[in-house]
Amino acid sequence: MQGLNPEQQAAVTHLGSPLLVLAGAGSGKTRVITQKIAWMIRKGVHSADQIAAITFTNKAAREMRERASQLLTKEEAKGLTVSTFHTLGLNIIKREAKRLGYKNNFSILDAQDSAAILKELAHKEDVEEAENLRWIISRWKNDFISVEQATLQANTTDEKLAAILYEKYQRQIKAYNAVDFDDLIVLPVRLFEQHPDALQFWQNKLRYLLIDEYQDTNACQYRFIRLLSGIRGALTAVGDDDQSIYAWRGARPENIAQLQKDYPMLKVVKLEQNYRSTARILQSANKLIGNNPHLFEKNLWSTLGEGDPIRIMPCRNPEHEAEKVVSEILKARFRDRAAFKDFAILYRGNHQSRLFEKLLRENNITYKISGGTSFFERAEVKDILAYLRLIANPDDDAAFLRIINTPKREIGTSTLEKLGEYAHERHTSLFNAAQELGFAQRISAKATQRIETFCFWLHELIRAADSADPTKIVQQVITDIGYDDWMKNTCNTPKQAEARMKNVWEIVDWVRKLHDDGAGKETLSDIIAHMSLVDMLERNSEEKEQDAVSLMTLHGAKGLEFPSVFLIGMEEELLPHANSVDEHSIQEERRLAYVGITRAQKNLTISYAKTRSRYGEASIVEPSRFLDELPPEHLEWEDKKVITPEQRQETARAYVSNLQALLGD
DNA sequence: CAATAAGGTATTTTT
DNA sequence: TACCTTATTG
Repeated sequence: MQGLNPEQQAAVTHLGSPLLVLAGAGSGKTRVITQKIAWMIRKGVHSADQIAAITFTNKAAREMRERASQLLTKEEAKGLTVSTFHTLGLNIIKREAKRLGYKNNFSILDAQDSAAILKELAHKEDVEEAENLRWIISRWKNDFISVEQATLQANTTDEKLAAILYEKYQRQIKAYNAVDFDDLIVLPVRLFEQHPDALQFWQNKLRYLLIDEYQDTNACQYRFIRLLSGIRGALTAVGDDDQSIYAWRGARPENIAQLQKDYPMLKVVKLEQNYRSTARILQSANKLIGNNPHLFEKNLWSTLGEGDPIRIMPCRNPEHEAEKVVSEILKARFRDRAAFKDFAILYRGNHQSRLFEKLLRENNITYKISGGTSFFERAEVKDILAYLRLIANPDDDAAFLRIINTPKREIGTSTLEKLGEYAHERHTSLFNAAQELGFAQRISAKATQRIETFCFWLHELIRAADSADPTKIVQQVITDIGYDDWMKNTCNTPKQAEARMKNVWEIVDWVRKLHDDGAGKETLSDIIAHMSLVDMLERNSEEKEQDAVSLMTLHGAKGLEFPSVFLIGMEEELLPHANSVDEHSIQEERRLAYVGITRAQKNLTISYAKTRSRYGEASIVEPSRFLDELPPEHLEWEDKKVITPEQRQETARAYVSNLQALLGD
């Protein structure tokens, strides 16, 4: 409890009714959550195994677990649940898989898998565009709308089509004995609603819930929380409506208001003291977000001093913008001996990073770029995981299709089409169908031979997986399929092949690590399930320590902070984005800008280009309307700044002496 | 089956 | 403009 301000203390010690903590940016929300966990355990209110802290990201979960365990002895922290919604959901489903109609070796389909399945199904229905249908279906699932309800309420042609596909999709993946990411929340809710004893079991086990980033919960997650916390409402929800930037993905910031309706006893605590930024940055952020309607008024303040004004950097074009930002970083490096890791370049869309990457490379500035394809989206990782998934769950047709001809086994599309037909007729999985005599009769002797070899091999592995160490199984898969050679043959450069194989061996390491961890991760199936939900951030911790400039989208920057932030591309059509200018969306765009501004601790530079080529055509663009919403007295326009000869000389002096010092090091 | 050409399409994406 | 996906062809 040391070092907590009065509001934080109130949040930590409040019990007896549900608590909503409105935690402004940089107000110490993680601190409140971890301290509250520790406090409850120390006071004997609940033991660690009765408390669950729920986050959205693995990263947040990791950080929270670390910080909570620092406050407690190992013994006290034993059994504490700190996990993402999805991991908690998985654990609940695992325990009750049978009742939900799944075998306990069920697979988890990632976003790409479900997209591929849906696309295939859409194709059969003679539908070309499956992408928006996927959105509709996912939104339904996030809203806990069943197939039946969706079918009834579908109005537009798109919705009616989506409802048909929704039904087919669910039937399909059920046949695969697979669930998708959305199901990891949907199924526990369904379980709780249909089986009171299951609900009671979990309510009894998890007596107190702490929810992080509460504004990002969707309707289904809200239902989940409400069921689990029960009428007791033993929960603390921590969130910030001003940082709700995922509405487009189904998040319901209005869940904050809903909490008050559902729990009249709700206690609300506001955290307004910011421990991150200087006053001018905060006042600017406050002014900007003040243009959004608010349920609860909030005014961030800090004692970190007034600080420097926010620099506004108008640029001729994007190239000019990148040059200026990079030269500013270099200048600060030499003049103030700043570390590269103190800088972040934030943008609205991923494509904006390209120019900056190029320039940073040219200037030998180390940088790290987050976003883009994650470890799990890499083809080589997906391949190996598909093999493992198939071994654990031979009904997983998605996995079967992915790897049946990777590496090439000379099993072509026509063979697979016939296999698909046959499996459909016999109502069985592809792998099962492949082994049936009836199928063998339909294809050539050569094809039969190839299929047989594959099935025989896989059977051996399935058998081995029963008893052998999972790590061994993975290694065997990789060597048996000759993945190394396949990589060498299919990659453009040997270097690329090497990099990919490195990823492959990381999977092995990781399986070993999860297996050694124990705790319900004994079987291959358990391990794979966890693997598809956990990220790989910790895999190269040395990379994390690197002194590198951070490049990321505004979405990716939430929760982070940097001494110096460059918010680039502050233009109409970009931020706010051209597709998000209606009454409602513009508010989320404003929150996005707010998130960007509040990442900065000391220095904030906002840049925009006056011309930008859009889709190949050069066009003049307008500065963002959000610039007009910032307090002019805290802004310093680069193009209007007058530098005196004395200042210039001073800068040069500092520059030279630091350069000498750097070279001397 | 692989290489090539043409075409279509460009926000954000915690799991 | 630059990318990725799809269709075609040998």
